[in-house]
Amino acid sequence: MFYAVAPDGEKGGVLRALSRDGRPAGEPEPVPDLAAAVAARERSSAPRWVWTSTARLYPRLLRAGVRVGRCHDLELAEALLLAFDGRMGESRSVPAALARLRGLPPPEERHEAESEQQSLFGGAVEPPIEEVVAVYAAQAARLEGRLRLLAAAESAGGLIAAEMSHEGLPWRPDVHDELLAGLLGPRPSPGLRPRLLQELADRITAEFGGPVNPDSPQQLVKAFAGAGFPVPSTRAYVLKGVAHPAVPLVLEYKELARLHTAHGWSWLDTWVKGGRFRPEYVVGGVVSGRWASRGGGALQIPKVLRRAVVADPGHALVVADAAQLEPRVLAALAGDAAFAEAAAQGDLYSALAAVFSDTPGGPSARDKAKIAMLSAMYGGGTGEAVQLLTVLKQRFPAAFEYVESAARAGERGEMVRSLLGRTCPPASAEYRDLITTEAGRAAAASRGRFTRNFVVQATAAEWALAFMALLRPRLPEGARLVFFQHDEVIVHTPEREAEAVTRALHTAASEAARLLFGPTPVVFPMEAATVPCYADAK
DNA sequence: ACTGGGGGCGCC
DNA sequence: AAAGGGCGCCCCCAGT
Repeated sequence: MFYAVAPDGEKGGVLRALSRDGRPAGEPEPVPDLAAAVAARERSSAPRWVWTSTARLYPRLLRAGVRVGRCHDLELAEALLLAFDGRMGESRSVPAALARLRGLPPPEERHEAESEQQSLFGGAVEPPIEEVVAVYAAQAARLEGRLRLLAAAESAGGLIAAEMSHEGLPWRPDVHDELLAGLLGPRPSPGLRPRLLQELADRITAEFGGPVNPDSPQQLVKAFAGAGFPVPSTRAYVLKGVAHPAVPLVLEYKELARLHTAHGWSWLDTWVKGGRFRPEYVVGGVVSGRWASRGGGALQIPKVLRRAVVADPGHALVVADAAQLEPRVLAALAGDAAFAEAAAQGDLYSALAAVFSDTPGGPSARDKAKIAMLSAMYGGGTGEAVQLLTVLKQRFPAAFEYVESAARAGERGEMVRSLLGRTCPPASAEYRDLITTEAGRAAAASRGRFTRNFVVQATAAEWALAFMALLRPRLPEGARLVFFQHDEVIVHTPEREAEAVTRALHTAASEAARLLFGPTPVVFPMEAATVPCYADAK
C-alpha cells in the first residue's frame, strides 16, 4: 500500500491511497491533523509514504512523536532520474518535474529563504496532492529494477538522516570545554586568540624577527623566503621538510588554530544544545551519493573531540565501521575471482599482501598492497606505486580493468554509473574541444580520476545506504542511530541491548551485500565496539 | 561592508 | 612518464 501526502495549512493535509504504480486507489482524504493521520495509518497498514521531501516534512512528524517505516521521496528520486538522463542540476522540485512531464518551461523557483519560511508548518509552498500523485506515477513508470532499489535506498536514507538529526549525537559540552582549555588555554573574549595560540603567534614573530600573522599563508611564505627558506606554499607537508626553527611552531599553531576556529567554543555554542549535537545531513549531497552536511561540519569531527561524545547514563555507544569497504565493493563489483578470494577474508590488505613483499627498512607488503589499492581506486600512483599497480594489474586483471575502463570512459567525456544506476555528471559542452589542448589533457586526466573513483565510491555509498536501511528495523527497543559518516555508524543504546545491536549490525551488513551483489564470496565485515565514549572505539 | 576565490586542513 | 577521489569550514585578501 502506498499513500501520497500533501501538507496543507498549519497542521493539516491531504492523503490519498495509491497503487504501487501510482494509480489512485481511493479518493483524496483531507485530514485536520496530518501527523495524527499518518501515525494512525502507519499503525494499521505501514504504507510507503509518498511525499515531496522527507527533509522538509518528516522533522515535523518526528517532533509530533511520529516515525514511519518507509517512504518514497519525490525530490530525491527526481534527482536520481535527472542525473541518470545526464540532466544533473535541473530542478528536482515537484512543480519542475510536472512542467517537464507536460513539456512546459520550468516554473520560477522560489527563493530558498521564502520556502524555508513558509514550509515550517507545512505551508503554502507544498504542491497539492494531485501533483504529488502525478509526479509519483511518472517516476514509478521509470523506476525499473536497480533504479527502483536505488530510489528506495535513497528514500530510506532521507528518513534515517532526519531521525538522526532529531535524535542528535550525545555531546558533553563540559568535556569539550575541558579539551579546548587544555589545548588552547581558557576561553578568550570574543575576537581574541586563546592564550596558548597567542603565545605561539608571538614566538613565531620572534623567530622571524618581525610581525608575522600565522593565519596568513601569504605572510608566512614571505617570512620564510626572507629568512632564506623559500617555500611554494605553507602546507603542513611542505613545511615539514623545511629546517627553519619557526616550522614546528607554525605547524602547532595551524593545528590548534583550526581546532579553535572550526570546532572551538563558538561551534559548541552554536551546535550543541541540551547535550546533543544535531547536524543537518544532506542526503545525496555529494554526486557519488555520499551524504554531505550543512553547518556544524558533522562529517569532519576531529578525532580529538571524540572524547566529548559520551553515552547517556545506562546507555552505551555501539561504534561500527565497515572494514575496507571500497576495495571490497570493487571486488564484488568487478566479479574478479582472485580479488574476491582475497576479499573473502577479514583483513583484505593482509590477504593482498601475499602478492607483494616486504622492503627491509621500507614499507611492509601490507602497506604496499594498500598503496596499490588506493592508487587503483583514486587514480594516483607516483614513484613506487607505479610498480605496485603493475602487480595489481597482473594478479587482479578484472578489478583493474573495471576502474581502468571507468577512467577511460570519463576521459572520453562519457558518464559512468554505480551498480544501482547513480550517474555522474556529464562532461561540459566545451569538454570535447578542450581535450586537444594542454589544459584540456589535464582536465581529461582529472575527469578520468573522478569517474574511476566514482564507480567505487558511489557503489560503496549504496552499500552503506542499504546497510542502514536494513539495520534500522532490526534495532532493538530504545536503540537509535545517532551518527553516520560514509562507512561508519554510531548507535546509542540502552546498555542491556548493546549485544542485540551488534548482532543487528552484522546481519544488516551481510544482507546489504546480498541485496546489492547477490551471491558473492566477498565478505563485508563490521568492526563494532561497545563503548561509553566515541574516543574509546578503535 | 560584502563577495568570491584560494589556501589550508579536518573527516572518509 | 606521470597521473591523488569526495566533501565543509575557516581564514585571508583582492575586487567591488
